[in-house]
This record gives sequence, structure tokens and C-alpha cells, in this order.
Amino acid sequence: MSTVTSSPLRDRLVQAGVELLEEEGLGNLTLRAITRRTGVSHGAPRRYFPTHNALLAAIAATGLEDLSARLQAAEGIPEEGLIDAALRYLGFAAERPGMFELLFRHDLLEGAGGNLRSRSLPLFQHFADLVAQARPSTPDPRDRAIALWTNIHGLATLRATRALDLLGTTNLTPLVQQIVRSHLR
Amino acid sequence: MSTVTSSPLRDRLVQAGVELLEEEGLGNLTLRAITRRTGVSHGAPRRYFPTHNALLAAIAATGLEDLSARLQAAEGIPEEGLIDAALRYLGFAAERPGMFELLFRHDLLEGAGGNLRSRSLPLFQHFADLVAQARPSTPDPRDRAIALWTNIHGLATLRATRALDLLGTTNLTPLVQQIVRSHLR
DNA sequence: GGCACGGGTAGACACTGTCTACGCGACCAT
DNA sequence: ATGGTCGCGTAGACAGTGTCTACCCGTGCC
Repeated sequence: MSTVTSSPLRDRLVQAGVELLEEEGLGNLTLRAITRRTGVSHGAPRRYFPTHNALLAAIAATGLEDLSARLQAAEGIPEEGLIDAALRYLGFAAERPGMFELLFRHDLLEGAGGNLRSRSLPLFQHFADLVAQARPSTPDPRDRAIALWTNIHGLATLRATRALDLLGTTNLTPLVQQIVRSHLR
Repeated sequence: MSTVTSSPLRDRLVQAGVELLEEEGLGNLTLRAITRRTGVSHGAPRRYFPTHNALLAAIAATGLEDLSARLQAAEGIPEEGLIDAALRYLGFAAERPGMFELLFRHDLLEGAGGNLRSRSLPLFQHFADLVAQARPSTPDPRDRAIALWTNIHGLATLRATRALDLLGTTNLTPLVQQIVRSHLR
């Protein structure tokens, strides 16, 4: 099959994991399943990842990069910029539900290396900056940012888990607009 | 040891599961661990629960009852009532993080019987009623309820997973007050 | 030409959830 | 009293999992 892309095994494992996560969901993202797809023995990852969760953390890191890139691509004057960012956040959760789920499974990722916690911090900082920019001279900009961020995140999770089937009936964009504006006045 | 409370095994399994969930967390809430604590063989639950997840669903049902009772105990004129309910919601997540986590692990509970989905619906309805009551003559009461509910839920999850260490530094009550009021105007 | 060694293999182990055959004791009918 | 049924729990097996360990084996270096 002519010159298979034979990158170092580490990258191949991560990529296989990403694909498997999208295709089969987090529940089937087994260490052994990843090795099967990669075509190596089940002990191979150990050379690069001390534990299964460490591999999961590496997979999650790629997702965090994707999410980060999407959010930084948000554009518009203050208010519209926030609405755009919020919609992109929800779009990520909708398009990559498995990855979104993994990103917040701290029981799997905690202490698994790759310090995702600190890596996701600038992501929130970006959000907070947008809020501060859209709502200058507010006494508690961080609280406002937390309020909006948690709102979008809660919306995304409850939508992803279909906890609110109601959400299917309502159009998302006006809801997000309303939410963002609620937090800005 | 004189008249051990020998309720039917079903209840003992559920109770053991609840205790284990609080003590050891969801990650250790194994079917076999529950049977060990109950003092029966690992095959015993099968008589009452076709699968491990079905037992988890029964455990989650007790948590949903607790949460429901807490929310319905919320009091106060419209706005304060919502603030109280929100704080109770956050209190539940803080006091029983394992149960809170389980309640939203739809990957475990889905299709496991006990139709938690429909049972949790009146809970949201209660929330929506409070919102409609506090904000009469609004064109889209359900959207407002969704907005507020997702906000509180997102705050609870991000706090439970300590995704925002920032939250440790800010006092929760004023933040919740601010959030509720943001959604009511 | 011998040798170390990085990198992957393969088997074992404890543990999990599920399935199946078995046992046992209480209750009932004769 | 005796036999039988049946609810309920036991015990063993099985495939699958993550982790650990001993083992190769080919490549590059002296």
C-alpha cells in the first residue's frame, strides 16, 4: 500500500483515539481498542503513556486545541463577538459530543499529565476579556464572565445529554442572543 | 447480633450503593463492590436488576428524590424563591457530588429503566413555574426558564469539577443573586 | 563482528459485568 | 409426615479491561 504514513507511534495512537472517540463514543474508547485500530499490541502505548488516562489526556488535548481555535476565531463588535463565541462553543459540543464529554470528565483526566487544567485557563481568560470589553466599567467583570461562561457551558451539556428535549423545539440562536444580552446589562 | 434490619435485598443493595457512592465516588461504584458491602454474592442483584446500570438508575432515583424535595422546599417571594432554589441546587451538588455526577451521567442511566428522564421533568417544570411567576407577561417564559436553569446547572457542574478554581475565591451567594436577577429583567 | 538498547510483543494477573447451572430452605397439598 | 414446587441467593465460568513483567529483535555504535 505504498508509503504508509508511519509517524511515531505516539501520534498514531492519539489520532486513532480521536477517530475512535468520534465514531464509537467515549464508552468504547478502550486502551486495547485503540491499539487494535493502530495495529500494535496492547502493551505498546505504555512506552509513551504510563496509563490509559494519560493517553486519554493526550487525546483531550487535541480537542482543547480545536475548541480554543474555534473560540479565538469568533468575530464581531463586543456583543456580537460574544454571541458568536457562544454559538461556536455550542457548535463544538454538537459536532464533537464525544470530545466535549471527554474534555469535562475530570475523573479521567485529573492527574493524567498534560495539565489540561492550566491549558484551558487562557480559554476562559479570552472569554473574560470579551466580557470586560463588552461591558466596561463594571465592578465585578470576573463574576460576569463566570456567569456567562457557566450559562453557555450548562446549555451545551444539557443539550449534549439531551437532558432538555425542550431544547429541540426552541431555536438556539435567539436563545443565545437573549442569554448573552441578559448578562451584559 | 439481634434482629438485623433485614429489608428485602433490593433495598439493601440500593442503600449500600448510595453509601458507597458518597464514600468512594462514582468510579468505585462497582456492582461487585456493592454486593461485597451488602454481604451477598456478586450474582445476587441480578434477581432485581437486569444489569449494573439498572441498579445505578435505582440509586440515582433516590438522589433525584432528594434533589426534588430540596427544590420544593424553596421559599420566598418570586425572586427570592428562585435564588433560594438555585442555592439549594448548588448545595446539593456540593454536599453530594458523587450523586450529582451520577444524576447526569446519561451514558450510564439511559435505557437502564426507572425512566429518570421523565421523572426529572416535573422538577424543571417547577423551576419554570417559579420563573413564570417571577416574571409574568413575558413572551417566552420557557426560554427564560431554560436560560436560568442551564446557568445554575453549568455553575454547579463547573464548581463540582473544580473546573473554575476561580469560584473558590468568589462568594457564591451574591453571584447567584446577580445571575437570577440578570435573567429576570 | 559483537553488543547495548530503544521500542514493540506476549503472557500473566486482578478485576469487572454478564450468563448459567446449581442448591437450599420455606411453604403447600396430599 | 412426605413429597414437590418455587422464590432467592450461590458459585463458577467467560470475555473483556488496565497494568505489570519478562522477553525479543532489529538498528546503530564502538
